[in-house]
Amino acid sequence: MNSTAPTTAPAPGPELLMEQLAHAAACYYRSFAVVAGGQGLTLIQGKLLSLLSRPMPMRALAELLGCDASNVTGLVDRLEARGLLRREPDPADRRVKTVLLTPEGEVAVRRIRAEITAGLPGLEQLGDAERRSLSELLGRAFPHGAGA
Amino acid sequence: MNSTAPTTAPAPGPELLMEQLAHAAACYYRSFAVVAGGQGLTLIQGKLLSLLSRPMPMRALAELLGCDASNVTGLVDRLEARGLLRREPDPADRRVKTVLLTPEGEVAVRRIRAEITAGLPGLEQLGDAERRSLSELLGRAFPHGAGA
DNA sequence: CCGATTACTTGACATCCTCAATCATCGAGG
DNA sequence: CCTCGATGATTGAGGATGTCAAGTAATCGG
Repeated sequence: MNSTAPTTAPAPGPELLMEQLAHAAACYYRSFAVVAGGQGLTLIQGKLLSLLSRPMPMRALAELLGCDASNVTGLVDRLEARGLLRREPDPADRRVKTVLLTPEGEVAVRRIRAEITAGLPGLEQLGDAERRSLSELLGRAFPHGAGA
Repeated sequence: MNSTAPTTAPAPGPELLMEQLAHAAACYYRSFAVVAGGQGLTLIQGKLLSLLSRPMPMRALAELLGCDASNVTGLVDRLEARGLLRREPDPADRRVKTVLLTPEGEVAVRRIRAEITAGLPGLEQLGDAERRSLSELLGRAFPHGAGA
């Protein structure tokens, strides 16, 4: 708040930042789990569905989820049994099965997105400049394709 | 980068922010899982251990982890079998069992913290002013005691 | 055509997680 | 003191998640 002194704040170390980041991540995933649970889905099922904004092969899902490919088989099995997504053979490579959302699945994803945004009111309280700043800092600290 | 126009950036909507936040959270938890896995621990086991900076009853752990109390029984069972923590009866209330880290457990927690910080290099690349800014924005968007 | 690699599946097995039920203990009211 | 309701922890059943090893099918490079 003091704009005259050169040291406006004690300068947070990486440890404190990590703790805040952990808190933010926990809030996000907790909200996600609650919202997904409201539709009879687990957190990981909701996450898988929300990755399918465009169709992709099982292998890509496994990498994005950071888990074994055999695990994705079971996840997709259960979601396919509920009619939220389906497998489609890839004509270019018959080993590959492309996974895509059904209309029901799209509805579920839209509902999840909407409810999560509503469940994290802190993000909406930020002003335009603050959102720009946060977006830019997050993009810098977690560049796409890094650590993932 | 253009400081003359009033609209310096397109102003990121809450949806984009959410996506970036999801990415940041995923990076954090992926790093956490990798680091914990390096010590033969699962993500949730590492999380439980890192909550024990001071001893607390099983019930408190269940609430912090956001899971059923019966689940904590199993988690603590396995970690106790490895000698990373132990149960201690509470003399004031004999229903309560206080959980605390063993020296080995403290070593494990310190190692996890150190490796996670090292595994998220993006945070260290930020300058002092940027860290202050990020810390303040995160603190505003995810106030303590909210959503958790 | 052959061998190596890749995509997906299967089966075995450990862990995570919730629910319902149980036991022991605490606290308040008779 | 003694019962009654509430609370902390555990147990057992059952489903979901996750890894690993093995197997099948298809692609790719020689």
